Amino acid sequence: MNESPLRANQSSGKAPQPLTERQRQILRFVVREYVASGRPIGSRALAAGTGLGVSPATIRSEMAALEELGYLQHLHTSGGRIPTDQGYRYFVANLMGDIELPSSERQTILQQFREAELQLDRWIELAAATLARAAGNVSVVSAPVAQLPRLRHVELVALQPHLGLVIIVTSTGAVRQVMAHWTEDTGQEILSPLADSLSAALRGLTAEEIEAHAAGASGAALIALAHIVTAMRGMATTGALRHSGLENVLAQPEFSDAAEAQELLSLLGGELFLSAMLPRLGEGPDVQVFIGKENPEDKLRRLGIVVSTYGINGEVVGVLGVVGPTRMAYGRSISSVRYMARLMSDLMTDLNGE
Amino acid sequence: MNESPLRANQSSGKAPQPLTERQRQILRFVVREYVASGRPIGSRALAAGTGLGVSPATIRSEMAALEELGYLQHLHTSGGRIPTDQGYRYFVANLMGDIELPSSERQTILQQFREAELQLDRWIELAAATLARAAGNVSVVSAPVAQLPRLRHVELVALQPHLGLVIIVTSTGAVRQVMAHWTEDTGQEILSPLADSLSAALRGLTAEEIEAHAAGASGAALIALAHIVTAMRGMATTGALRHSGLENVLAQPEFSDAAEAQELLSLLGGELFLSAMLPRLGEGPDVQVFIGKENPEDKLRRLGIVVSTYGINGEVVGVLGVVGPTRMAYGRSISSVRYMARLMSDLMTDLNGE
DNA sequence: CGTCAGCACTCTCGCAATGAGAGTGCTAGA
DNA sequence: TCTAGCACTCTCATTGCGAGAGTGCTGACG
Repeated sequence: MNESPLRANQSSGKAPQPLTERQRQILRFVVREYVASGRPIGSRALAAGTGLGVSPATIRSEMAALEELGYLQHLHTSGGRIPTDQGYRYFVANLMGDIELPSSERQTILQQFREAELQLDRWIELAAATLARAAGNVSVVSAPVAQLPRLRHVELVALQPHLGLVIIVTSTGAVRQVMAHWTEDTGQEILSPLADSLSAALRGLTAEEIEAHAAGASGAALIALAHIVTAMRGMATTGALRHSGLENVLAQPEFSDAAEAQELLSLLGGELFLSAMLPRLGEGPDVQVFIGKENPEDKLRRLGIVVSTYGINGEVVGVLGVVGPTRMAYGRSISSVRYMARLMSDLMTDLNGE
Repeated sequence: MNESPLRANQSSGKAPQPLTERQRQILRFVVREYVASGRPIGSRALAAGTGLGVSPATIRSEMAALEELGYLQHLHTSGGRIPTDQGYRYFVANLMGDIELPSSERQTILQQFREAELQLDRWIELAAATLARAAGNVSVVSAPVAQLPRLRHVELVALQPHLGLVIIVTSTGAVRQVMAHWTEDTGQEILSPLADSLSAALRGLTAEEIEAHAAGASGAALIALAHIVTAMRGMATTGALRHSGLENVLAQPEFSDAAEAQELLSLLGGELFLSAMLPRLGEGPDVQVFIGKENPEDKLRRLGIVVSTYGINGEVVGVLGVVGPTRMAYGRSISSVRYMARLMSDLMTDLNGE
């Protein structure tokens, strides 16, 4: 009904003639039914299912028209029709309606986050698991990446005479610990005051600014500073991806072939996703959807991807989304991703004090 | 050649007559070849491959004998033979020889660990990835679980007026951070001395002993203590499992069926592994191998599992292993698991000061 | 002009039959 | 004890066939 802003790019250049209401109903039914069953839809099922009160023959001529316009396709001469990527796109943009995650589901999710211990790492994991369940697909959630993380606190802990732990806390509330080898025997009685003075001196500084400080330092302080700088640099670039819900998607016939499944797996492990998703960040205001061939990467051509971003006070710090076969429940996925993106943004913003 | 201590349990009660050298050669070849190719081995391939200088007919009678003894089996009348679970067991115990991971491989692994930042969590991840690659199977690595973790250090960091971070470091060098809501406005100038006094008072204590301290506390100290206790309890029970290398195994014909793959996936996500592996901890001195029906759980009946433990100064703190189809390269897996278990033990022991 | 019933056509899918190929068990001879 | 030969069995890939499903087209009807 309403033109939602979910469109990625207009694939066909010519402005097509608008579909009739009956064609829209047919297209909607085909998409819904095909997503649910995975089998092509024939004219008889349509006549029975849509309740249009017309015969299969009429439906057939309408379907032929929809095929001509590029919304449906024909795998075999006989065997019903399935949506094209363009058909899915039209469905998402015009036919799906604005779905909200049911409030019972929202309650369950909120409850889970409340019960989780308040640990940032756990949140990412929990978000991935929850999103996968809600959307019924594979979910991908990136850990928050601050473009310019600032140091909030440093702590130094002695483990052994020559071995210590450098713990840093940044402005986003992220904690990172690194082990450090001291060249000299360095106990807690030395480390504690050192940590205090470092915390006081470096509070609010970025990795670059801290590096400048390192020039005048020596001994354990120098070693600690070096670790702090590399750790903070790592936090700015390592957008570690967590994924979850593979089992949802392995059950789909699209991945019954082991080779397909394996490709998806290697895709999830690699950097391709990040590089495919990151450039689009911040463009659209809301959830973005990429269907099949709309994806820039060849390897993603058979997948549907629904992504959004989350941030702190409007600044983007991470991405989350779901991945599935092109034939996926876009409505469910979009509403799940949208809700989870908002929830993560709220949580991160709450956490971020300054 | 040598009776190695890898045996789990003697499945058949009767002491069988010892195999002749020729039978052993045949069995060894069948296992090796079947593991490599996945297809049953016929008498012709054996005559050509073993270099015994006897005709296929002779091989056939030997194979019939091996089948009678329970080491080989016959899926179809025609179509070669494959090892039984007992056949694999004999191979692992007597035919495999003592394989060491090639030193080039060991070097590569060591190099990777050196390059990794010194973070415990990364180690687990790295160990899983490395083990999967070296063994060519799915690897499973548990995070170290200290039966009785003792507190080494507490740190408190202010995030917002009413929100802070409780960071604890335990005797194993593990770091855990939890967010805490203060009932009153509590800044860093209050938290720092509190952390110092808590660290001094609680150093070396277990969760139970710390709980006793909580009785007399109030305000932020009480809240912090509660979080410390639950976090330490969590560390004693949460043996979070990391797995890696699914792609190695999905390529195997055993898992080309999506249902099989899905079952493995749910197995890896669940607690079944842990409960199946944990009771055996510390029994054997070295690597343990469970082949097919030797596994207690029905769901594991089609899998081969190679596990070992790692520890600190001999005390077991974690398990690691690989999982694959029954038809897996046991030699490679065993040597990989053994090496990784030693490496992890060394790393953890180095880390553990006291 | 839109709708619809009928009909021939096409394609998939499942099933049975067939034949080649591979491997075995058995027997008799060296 | 080993070996060669032979009949037998089973799998696997291919082929042919019929049922079923779905389409496109045509001509009739309001």
